[in-house]
Amino acid sequence: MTDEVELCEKEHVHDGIIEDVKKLMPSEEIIYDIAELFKVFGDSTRTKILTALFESEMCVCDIGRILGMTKSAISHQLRILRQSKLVKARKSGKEVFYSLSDDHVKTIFKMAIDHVTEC
Amino acid sequence: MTDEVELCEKEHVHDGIIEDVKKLMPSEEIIYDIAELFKVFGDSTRTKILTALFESEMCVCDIGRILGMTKSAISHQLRILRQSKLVKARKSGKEVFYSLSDDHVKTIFKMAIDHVTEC
DNA sequence: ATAACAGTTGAGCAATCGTTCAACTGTTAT
DNA sequence: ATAACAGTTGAACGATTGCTCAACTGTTAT
Repeated sequence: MTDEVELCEKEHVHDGIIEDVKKLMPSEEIIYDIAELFKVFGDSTRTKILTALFESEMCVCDIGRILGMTKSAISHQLRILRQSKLVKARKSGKEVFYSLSDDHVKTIFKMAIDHVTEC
Repeated sequence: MTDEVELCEKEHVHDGIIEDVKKLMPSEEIIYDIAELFKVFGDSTRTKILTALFESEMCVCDIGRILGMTKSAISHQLRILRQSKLVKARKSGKEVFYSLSDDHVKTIFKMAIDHVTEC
């Protein structure tokens, strides 16, 4: 009697493949980081903010007006984007201007746009 | 008295930029689709399944053994990946073999790996 | 026929998530 | 000093999410 209650029963044909695939897969840590990055992208408010910042740096107010949302809601999402190092902030008087940290993100989004428009 | 309770107050300096950015941003629909795609990528179980399928087609059982998870949990996630057209299924006897629908996904993931490993 | 196994499915639960609300800080203008 | 505004923050909420569990379908082997 094994302890794998619902897992696959004993060895069968594909045992070799399983070991091979395990070796070829990225490390647990990298996979976690990738998922974490995509999780940040996986909300339409945040994707809107990012695609807006593709064009120009902007203050919280401006972003709020473009998306038709409150400053509070935008600020909460900007905090997540800042923590993920995707955007950076620049203070100027009362206003805080946000912009993309690097252009890497643009490339990933271009690929995603290609994907969703092709299908 | 306006109806924008918490939004930005009246017109200020950046009015031109706001209109410009609005025009340049992708359509509401495309942004929604992108976020939806990233939402699917944004879970480490699903990213594990996808990176596993990068190497070889596999049955539900095999994937379960690689990830150390139940067939039920894997099957639920495979349903989401199937609905998003990211994987396809091939039935052979009792087993169902899953594989990537297209190699587009691989490219997006390569970019993401670059991003998370560079920072 | 019946047992064994691969896989799917729906309900249920705990955890996480996004927004709202209200209170707050800090800067500018009067 | 004080009012006005930009922005941040934490608690609270409703909604969504991922997994478990148990019951189910379909295929293969005895």
